[in-house]
Amino acid sequence: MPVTIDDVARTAGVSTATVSRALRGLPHVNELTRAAVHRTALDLGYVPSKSASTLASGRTRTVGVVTPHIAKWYFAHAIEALEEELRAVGYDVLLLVLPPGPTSTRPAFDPEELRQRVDAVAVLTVPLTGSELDGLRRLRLPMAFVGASVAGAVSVRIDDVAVGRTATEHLLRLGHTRIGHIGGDPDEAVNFHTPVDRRTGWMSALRAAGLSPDRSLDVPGMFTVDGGRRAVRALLALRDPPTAVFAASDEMAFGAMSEARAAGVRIPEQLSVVGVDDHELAGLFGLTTVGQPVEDQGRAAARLLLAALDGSTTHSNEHLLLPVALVERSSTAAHATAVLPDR
Amino acid sequence: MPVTIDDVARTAGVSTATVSRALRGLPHVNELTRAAVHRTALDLGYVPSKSASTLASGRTRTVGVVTPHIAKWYFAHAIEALEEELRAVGYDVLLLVLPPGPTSTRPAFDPEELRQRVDAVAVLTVPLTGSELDGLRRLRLPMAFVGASVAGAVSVRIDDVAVGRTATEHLLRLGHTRIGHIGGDPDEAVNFHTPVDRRTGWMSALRAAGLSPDRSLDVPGMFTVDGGRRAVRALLALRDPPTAVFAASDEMAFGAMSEARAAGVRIPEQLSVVGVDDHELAGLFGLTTVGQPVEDQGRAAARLLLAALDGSTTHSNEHLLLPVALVERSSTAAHATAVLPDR
DNA sequence: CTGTTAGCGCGTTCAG
DNA sequence: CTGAACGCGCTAACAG
Repeated sequence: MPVTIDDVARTAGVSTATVSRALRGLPHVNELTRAAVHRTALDLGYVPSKSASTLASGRTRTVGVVTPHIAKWYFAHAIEALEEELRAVGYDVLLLVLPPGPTSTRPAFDPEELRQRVDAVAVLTVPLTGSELDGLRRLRLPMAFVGASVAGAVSVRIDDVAVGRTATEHLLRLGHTRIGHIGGDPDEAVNFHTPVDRRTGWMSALRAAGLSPDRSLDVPGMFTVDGGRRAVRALLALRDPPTAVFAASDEMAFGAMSEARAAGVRIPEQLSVVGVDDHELAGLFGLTTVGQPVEDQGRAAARLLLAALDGSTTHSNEHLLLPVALVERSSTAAHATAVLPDR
Repeated sequence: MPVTIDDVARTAGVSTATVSRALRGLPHVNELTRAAVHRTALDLGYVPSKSASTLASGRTRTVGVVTPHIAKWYFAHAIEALEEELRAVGYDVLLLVLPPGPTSTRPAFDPEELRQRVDAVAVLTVPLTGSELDGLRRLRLPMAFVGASVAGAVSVRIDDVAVGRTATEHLLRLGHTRIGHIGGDPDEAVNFHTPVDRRTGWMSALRAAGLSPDRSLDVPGMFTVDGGRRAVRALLALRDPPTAVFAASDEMAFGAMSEARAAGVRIPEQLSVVGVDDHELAGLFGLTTVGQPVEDQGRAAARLLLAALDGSTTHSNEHLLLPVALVERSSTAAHATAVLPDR
């Protein structure tokens, strides 16, 4: 039923090899016959069969994207950017959603599933086990990590330690000394550096300011709105509650702000809150946050993979670090009784 | 390099046909040889080549998902549910993002691209031109529309007229009589019924209450946060501004609430706001909204397609209408000077 | 219950 | 610059 390359060849009066070459823009084809082939292909409504060409060439023109979520802010935006960039050059995206959570509670991901199905893979911030990572490496395909970096593969991410430091220093500058931290799931897999790094940034900023981080001020928020609510509740219930909080994501920060207000705590007067992401709704919440360029990360990853696929890649070892920037809004203010530095 | 079906056949001492049958769970295979084949396949790490089996069988085990966005709330959640349901039974999802906006401003979508690449297609609420729709039909593939319904294909959606009516009646019950509407893009394509229907619901509720809709109270919000802000600004600038607003999406409602507050208008005392969706952040905003089950829509669409693919479908003409429900929160209140009905 | 044999539609040598 | 021919890895009859 569908139009095949033979149909085109026959009606154009050339061989299938010529049609193939002409349509794919390969050299060694007379421009006139190329034009003719193009015309008849168009007339006939010819669409090459992807499976046939994959089978024959070994190339799939598909990039696998391994992600723990589709609908969450970071992932949705990263995927959108990846998809756009890849489709622009004719690549399909094959989504592989790995249920999140401690790797022990989800079915193991078998990278072999990807063999013969993709030419390259992008791995979005996802907690992988060592053997999953090894399996991925064994595929010997171009790989790009987004939001994390792993030895032996290119990556594009932000400096998460700097993120934590930037947020915390902002709070310190405002005179806060009891600064809480709302982070990820402490039971999370080992390879999930993001929350760990942001927490490290928080601690190092405190230490640099001569403060010793109080363990009770460090609470998990699971990177969800609800986790943020619960976290701030725990923080406010402390004997000596914090006057400021650094939440490792905007969504947790939203939950924290909302719950704090519901508890009668005014923001920023009684509690300053800083998030991470610069989520599209951060402005509405008046949330001060450390913004990160998600789309840029997705696009950059796509380009790194495409470069590797083109073979035009010199060193397959790039680790792009994209800039982050504090976006000051109204959720942070000087600590009421603090002596402010002169800026 | 990769392990082929021949390798498995050879080392298991059977023919490729038997391997194929055994691995795919087809009948007419001795359970002992089936077990043996499974074992050696596992030992060898055999993964069937998807393109080869597609080429040979004509089935791709992939369903195309046509969507205008990936990252927006409705689409992200619908896609996530579709993906999960489909992957659970071994189907891949091929994303096709059609740039939104008036169909005149985007490159035409050629459904022929899908030929030979998918076994079925799900179309998420997207403004398609008539010829795009025809092209899709010409594929003669099972099709399911999500969030809209089209003759000749199954669909799963909500009753958008009822959505508009529900929201508006809630406001009317609270005694409001000047009720604004923040809708979609008036230049949107013809086939995009969602905003039209919600608006119709708004108008019909007003009419049923004996009110005649004021054209100046009907403003576009483009289904974006920013559109919602602009819309409410226009509404508040009116000589006789509304005391309540029905926004056709939560994101527009968020923008509207935020902008109204920034303009010194208290919510709900001076302005009641109702949205649509029950977005995960609606609770934080205290937004009263007409909730819709997005994931259920995605899952249902997946199941309808799978049923059609199984051939176990009786009538390919189902139009599922999923229920919506008003979620009352704190963004709506009785109109200050109104006489309330006794409920 | 199992094996044999054709293709599926294309890319890719290798000749010419 | 172009064509002939093979084979990618698998499924689907058809035999047996």
